Amino acid sequence: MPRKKPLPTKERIIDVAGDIFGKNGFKAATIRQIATAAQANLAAVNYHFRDKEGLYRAVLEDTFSKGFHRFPYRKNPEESNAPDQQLHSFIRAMFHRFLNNEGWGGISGRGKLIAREFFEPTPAFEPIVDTYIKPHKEILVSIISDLSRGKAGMDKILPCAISIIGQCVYYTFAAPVIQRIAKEFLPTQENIDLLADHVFWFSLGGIQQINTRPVDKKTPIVLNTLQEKHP
Amino acid sequence: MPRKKPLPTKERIIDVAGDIFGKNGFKAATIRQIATAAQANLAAVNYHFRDKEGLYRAVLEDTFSKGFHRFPYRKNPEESNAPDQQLHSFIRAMFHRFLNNEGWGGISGRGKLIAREFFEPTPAFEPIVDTYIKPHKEILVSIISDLSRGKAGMDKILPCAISIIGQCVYYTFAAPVIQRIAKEFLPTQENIDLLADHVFWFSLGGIQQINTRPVDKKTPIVLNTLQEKHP
Amino acid sequence: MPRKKPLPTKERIIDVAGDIFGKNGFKAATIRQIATAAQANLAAVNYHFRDKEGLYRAVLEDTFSKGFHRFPYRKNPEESNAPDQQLHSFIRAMFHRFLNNEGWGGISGRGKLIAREFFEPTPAFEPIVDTYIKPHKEILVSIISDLSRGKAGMDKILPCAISIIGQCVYYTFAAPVIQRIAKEFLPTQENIDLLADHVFWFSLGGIQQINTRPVDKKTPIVLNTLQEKHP
Amino acid sequence: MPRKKPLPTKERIIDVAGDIFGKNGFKAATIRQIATAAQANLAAVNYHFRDKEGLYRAVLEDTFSKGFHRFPYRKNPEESNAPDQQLHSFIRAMFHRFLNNEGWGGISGRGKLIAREFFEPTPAFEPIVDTYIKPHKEILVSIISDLSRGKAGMDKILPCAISIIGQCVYYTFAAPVIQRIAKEFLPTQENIDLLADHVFWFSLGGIQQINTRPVDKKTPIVLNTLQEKHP
DNA sequence: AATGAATGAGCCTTCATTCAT
DNA sequence: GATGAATGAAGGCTCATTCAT
Repeated sequence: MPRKKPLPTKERIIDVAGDIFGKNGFKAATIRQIATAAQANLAAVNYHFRDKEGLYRAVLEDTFSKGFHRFPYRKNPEESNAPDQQLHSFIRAMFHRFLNNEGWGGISGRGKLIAREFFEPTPAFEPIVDTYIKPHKEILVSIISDLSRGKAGMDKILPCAISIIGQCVYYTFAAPVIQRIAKEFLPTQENIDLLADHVFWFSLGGIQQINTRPVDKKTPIVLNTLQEKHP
Repeated sequence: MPRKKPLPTKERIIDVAGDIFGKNGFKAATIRQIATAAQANLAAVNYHFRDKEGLYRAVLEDTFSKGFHRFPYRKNPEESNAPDQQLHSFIRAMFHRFLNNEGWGGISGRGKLIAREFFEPTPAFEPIVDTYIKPHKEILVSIISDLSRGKAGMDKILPCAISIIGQCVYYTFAAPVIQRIAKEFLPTQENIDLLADHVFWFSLGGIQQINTRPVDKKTPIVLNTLQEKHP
Repeated sequence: MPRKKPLPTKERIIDVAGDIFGKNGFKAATIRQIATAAQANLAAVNYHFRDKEGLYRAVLEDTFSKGFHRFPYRKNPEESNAPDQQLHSFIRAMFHRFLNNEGWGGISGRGKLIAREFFEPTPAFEPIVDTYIKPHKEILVSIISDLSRGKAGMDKILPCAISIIGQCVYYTFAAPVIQRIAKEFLPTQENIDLLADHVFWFSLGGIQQINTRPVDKKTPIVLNTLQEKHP
Repeated sequence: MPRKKPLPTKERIIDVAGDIFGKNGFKAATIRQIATAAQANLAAVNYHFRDKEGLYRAVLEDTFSKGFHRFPYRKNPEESNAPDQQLHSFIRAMFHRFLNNEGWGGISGRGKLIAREFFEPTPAFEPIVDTYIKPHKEILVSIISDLSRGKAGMDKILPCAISIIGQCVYYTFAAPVIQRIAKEFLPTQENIDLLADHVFWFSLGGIQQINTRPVDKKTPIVLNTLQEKHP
């Protein structure tokens, strides 16, 4: 049964804009490029989204919305709630959200869009933080807390959370560097689960270490290599 | 005592270009902006560097050169060579390279320059990889190998290296996100060493976990939350 | 008693278009602006008036039609036909037509529409000239002729007519300048009759002077300030 | 002796921009049109004047500056200071400033530029008012005062000044209307002095009338033609 | 070594208009 | 009678680059 009508112009534009904004960044991407790729008129962008920025906002929202909708993390009530299992699920879902490219570009498309927002957010990112990022973080925090049997304070939990997310993000978004120095660990559809496993175990060890390290024991290491050299 | 003479035009341009390319990216940064900030003529950039891209190359080389020169990692012959100490040194040096901003902008200047190259490298990055990144990676690899008493293969060492670098990079470059969700762990001059400590301990635990994990034990966890939803 | 129904779309558009064309001129006014202000669909203008220009034509006709209908000049049969009285009436009616803003914007609405047509007429103005301007001029000519007891030729009458109309027009349309250099004589609802009086007396004196000046007496004044300076 | 080099780009642009802004108004004029006519590159406008608006400002200043410089009004010390002579000079200079088109367009060029500013001033006009218009007005005020032997107050002088300027302005700028209803009085190089003479005599009569009219005598005329008709 | 003037390419946006419904 | 979607044309502006001096 054939598809009756192609996607309407508006959605077609969002679709290709995701890739193009992702690959080139907001500034370098041109709406000409986008309109052409979407087989739409140049002015259609302004008609539907008012602005290049309006389009960008729509793309960003669409990206997160679809990403979290298709790869949600939710405690599975039918299975064991063991926190390590939850952590594993969480990490794996994150990898899949970043890398899976069914229809929308993965690492070389909308993924980079997200990366960019992470380290130089545009105004369009603000609502995304509230709607998607913060709740997501809370889940991770509660998992780590569980893993620590409730004994760890935020001073330990939050850095762990950052370490975990950092690995996921780096694995997926620093692909160009990884390719150059350790190309066998480039995230691909095939090894994505292996990588997620690695991050899971590595982080599990990390969390345990952080929780067992004696609080008062100051690092005794002398770091005289850090004596800054003066020019 | 002679009057310290101002930097010559060429260096002045490199200097401000570092910040501006960093803050805005290659495309969005404009030669006018740079020339104005450097109090140089608009045509001076093309005169000295032939190209906008030529300037960018110069800036990138300058950034890495100065970064590694001022915060080198070198085994300290006067102290214990214990590999955990070395790892600590390595991580700390990395943090300082990224964040220290004496003269060149730290997180909000040349730092972002590096981040960008990590996940969308320009042609100018290629020589940097060979000159700086690869040797740097080798050091880390050898430290991790030592930590594993030589028993770990590259299949374990490399992912660990990536996990470690990922944390460092994320901590420093995802600052905008961290500020929004865990602002007390924003890297600053004051807590930079604490953060480095955290990453050190977390990674130490991670490496140990990876090394002790039974190779054949497949993750038994059922991840049915990953059943992708179809639209 | 039935609810007064709102003006139909077509008239609503003409209404607001008068103001908008007046304030901004034909080119600068946009159909979007007009349609929005009239709470009509963007395409409605083209639907009802075919063209932006078609709408403009309709607006212009409407403006003059309403203006002359509401403030006609007609010899009043019940009163003295003294030509000075007629001149006074004529001038006063003109002021009122230009300035009165019951419903259609006065000086800052359709008034400026007329001003613009005076010094850069559009094709739409041509029929207006025949229908409204020329008959209006004839009335003034006949009044001036009467004031001269029929002794003045067109060579004297027409310039006087222009002088009179010029004053009225200038008073009303050069308001922005008047406000800056003599703001107490800005035409307002309150002093409009005083201004009309002034123009009346000034013009009366002017006409008399023109009629008494010896025809052959050439101005004897030496105007050496007019020796043009060369750059 | 041949002219060595053609006008530099910047001046060429100002030159043609005067005509084009005049003919079409700020909005409708395009910098493409201007650049083409000036045989300059499109970007030259932005280079030299930053903005379309910057160019407009330059044109306006240039217009007034040249106008007043070439046709100054200055009491001629060598001749009689009779105020009526002064008035004549003043009026004639004004006509020439508006109409003379040696090199810069007269009635159909920069003249309309001025007219437009009179009844819908742009921000660029503000400094012009202070620098040129106000001093110019003061001269006229003092002439009228002299004509009244110092007995007239501002309440009489200012309206007279407006009446005089109004005639001059209207004569020159309402040319399109004049052509349609009294084409023999279209201002041209040939009859410009005759028209100035007319305005002079008409205004002289007007001023005298205003000064002799009994202050308390209210106009007795019944203006029942002004009973507004209701729609 | 350095600069002011000028240029050509390209980008975002706006606008009047049309078309299918 | 009226509308939402879409379009082609054109406009202002920015930018990297070049060239004569």
